[in-house]
Amino acid sequence: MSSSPNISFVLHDVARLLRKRFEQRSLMSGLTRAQWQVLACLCLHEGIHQNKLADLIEIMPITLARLLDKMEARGFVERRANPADRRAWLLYLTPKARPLVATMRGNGQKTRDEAFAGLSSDAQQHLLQTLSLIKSNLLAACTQPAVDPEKVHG
Amino acid sequence: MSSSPNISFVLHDVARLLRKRFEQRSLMSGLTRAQWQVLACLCLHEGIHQNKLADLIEIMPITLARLLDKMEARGFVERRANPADRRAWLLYLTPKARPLVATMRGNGQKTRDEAFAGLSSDAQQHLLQTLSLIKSNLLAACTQPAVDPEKVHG
DNA sequence: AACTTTTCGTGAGCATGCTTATTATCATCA
DNA sequence: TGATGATAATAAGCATGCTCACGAAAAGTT
Repeated sequence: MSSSPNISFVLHDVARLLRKRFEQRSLMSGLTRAQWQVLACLCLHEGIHQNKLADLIEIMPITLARLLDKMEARGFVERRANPADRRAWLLYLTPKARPLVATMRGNGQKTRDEAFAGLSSDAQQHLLQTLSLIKSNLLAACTQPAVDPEKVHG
Repeated sequence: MSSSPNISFVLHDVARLLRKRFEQRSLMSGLTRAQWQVLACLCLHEGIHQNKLADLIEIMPITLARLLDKMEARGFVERRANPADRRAWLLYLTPKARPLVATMRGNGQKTRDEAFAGLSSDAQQHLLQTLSLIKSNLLAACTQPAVDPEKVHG
């Protein structure tokens, strides 16, 4: 919030603006930011299962399923049947998607260049380390109960 | 993405985890993170108009309108008619909401304490400054066209 | 006074994330 | 073999953000 800057809110704002700017750049590609993340990861792990991919990009499998529905409809990915396990799909990029990878990587780089203008390479490295620490803290915290004992009354 | 850490993605993850952890803590309050942000800001600016409040917390007026719909239904805020301008509402906290302010501030503090464990006060201050710079960069960038002329092809 | 523009709030609809619950299939163990 | 439990994917539904579009009211202009 502008009136009382607070790391959490600023962090949230920055994440929102990064997403917004990236999507401004990527309008023409037909891919959203989340879809691009899927594509980028899939590109390195073709033939992967949905649950494994969801785990890699740290979203819920159902969230990935919805993304893949759209990406499949638009012809960017393929769900191939797996004869060895009829529950699971094997995920592949389509030929149409491959040339997009470089374009989207460029969009990401341009967005980061804009965002991190005025930050030295060292400062960026430092920021990455700081954020990674915070992320670890939060991943650990989220697995623990968050309830004030005094407030439990059920 | 885990496989290639990148400030943007980590930032996005941290924002997501902060929200998640805060909401774990605030389940019992009946308020979500976004609603709490509205309440916190409204608390300092009672009698404000929706558009002004949306501007302060930097979301779109329509996004705020949806939040206020829920908060009004749950009895946390009041939209009072404005005799001087029949288009605009005047926003007020209800008595029910006031005691929540301290509780939620505490939840925010606890979440930040968990998130920023191991970061000195100086490091936190530094992080806030860095994030604020990035936010300014992005706010400026978002107002400018993001299209590569070479890539426009109808 | 009448017309135009701006402003305030909101409707519709999309994207992304979540939790919870369900179905189909596979794996395991009695 | 047959029940039991784990796993893969999805369905349903909520929360929060957006864009685009619209109607009502105010403000400015002629």
